[in-house]
Amino acid sequence: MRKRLLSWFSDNARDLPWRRDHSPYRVWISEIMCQQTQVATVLPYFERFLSTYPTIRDLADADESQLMRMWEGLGYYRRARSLHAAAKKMVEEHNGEFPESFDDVLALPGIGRYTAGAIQSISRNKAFPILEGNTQRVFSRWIGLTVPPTEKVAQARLWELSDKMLPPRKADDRSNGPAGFNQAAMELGALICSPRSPKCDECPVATMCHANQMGLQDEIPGKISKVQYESRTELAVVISRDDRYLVRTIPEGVRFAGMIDFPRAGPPEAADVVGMESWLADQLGGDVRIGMCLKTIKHAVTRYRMTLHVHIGEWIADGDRVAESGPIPDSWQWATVDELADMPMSVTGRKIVRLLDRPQRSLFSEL
DNA sequence: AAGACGGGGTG
DNA sequence: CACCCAGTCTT
Repeated sequence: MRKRLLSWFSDNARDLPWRRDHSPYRVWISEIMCQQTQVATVLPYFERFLSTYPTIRDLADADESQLMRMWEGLGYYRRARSLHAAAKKMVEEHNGEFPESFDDVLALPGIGRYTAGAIQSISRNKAFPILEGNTQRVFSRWIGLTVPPTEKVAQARLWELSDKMLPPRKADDRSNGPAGFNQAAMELGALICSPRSPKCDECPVATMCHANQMGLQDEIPGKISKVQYESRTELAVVISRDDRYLVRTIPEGVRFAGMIDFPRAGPPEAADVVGMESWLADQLGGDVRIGMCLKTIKHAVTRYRMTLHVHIGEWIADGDRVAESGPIPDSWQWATVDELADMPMSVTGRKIVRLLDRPQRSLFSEL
């Protein structure tokens, strides 16, 4: 099984940037970006990231806002913040070097058992097992494991198998060692042993595959409980003053932490325009009047199906129009479209910016 | 053990 | 729309 797989991999491996140069730093970045994200999506982000932050120290010194801006669109934004924290930790505790031991790697924020094993094996050809979406599916089919791979017993079996299958480290032979094997197993899952309609006729190990022999390719891996989608309606407000727009920095500890957003809320804080007016007044002080709806944006993300109504708004502080009003709370600021372009925002936030960018200024004429 | 994570690709 | 993606962290 191992030999055929490795042979197949040497002929069919994709030419990925972290395979050409597999330093721990590069492999680390690639692994974090690839978490819950397809490889093709990662590629442009990876190149840009590496040229902006070529070393651990560059990343540790990175401006958090710029870092988040670079991550924009990849989702699961905590990954970017964990990267930053981990780089700082390496500067503090490991002299700016990537730590050597598995336990020290595992102790870095954002790195779990899979990622630690992937870095140690792929970068350093050390014998540590991995288990992620691809290998979970490949190994489950290979041994005919019908219980859903998320269950505890299945996890134990699969990790054990992943470890048992691992070839011993052979010095200077990455392609036949743990580095080659782990990547080959994942590559097989990505290119051949796909979730739906696996290409068993092209599979190098089909003759040894339990699922293939029993015709269970479509039943394995076992189904995991399906996600409950949630419809959600939110309201965002565009408040302008001259050529600037009112935005805020999202505080620590909540979703979109460290990113910039227009005033936005949904139930329970603000279920409708009236609720939104009072929520905003609370946040800003003074009165906020919400006007016409500029556009309704539909956005599906993770388990949410969001409808976002983007309204024009006007903020009146101390009875004066906002144009003449004084200070705003700390986390808020007025920003031009050009400034917004460099700030990290959610995908929906960016869509709002694009509304402002177009020749629709006339829509604001009532202000 | 279960849910959150607020992005995107694929059939 | 449903499901999946080189998972991790929190509760």
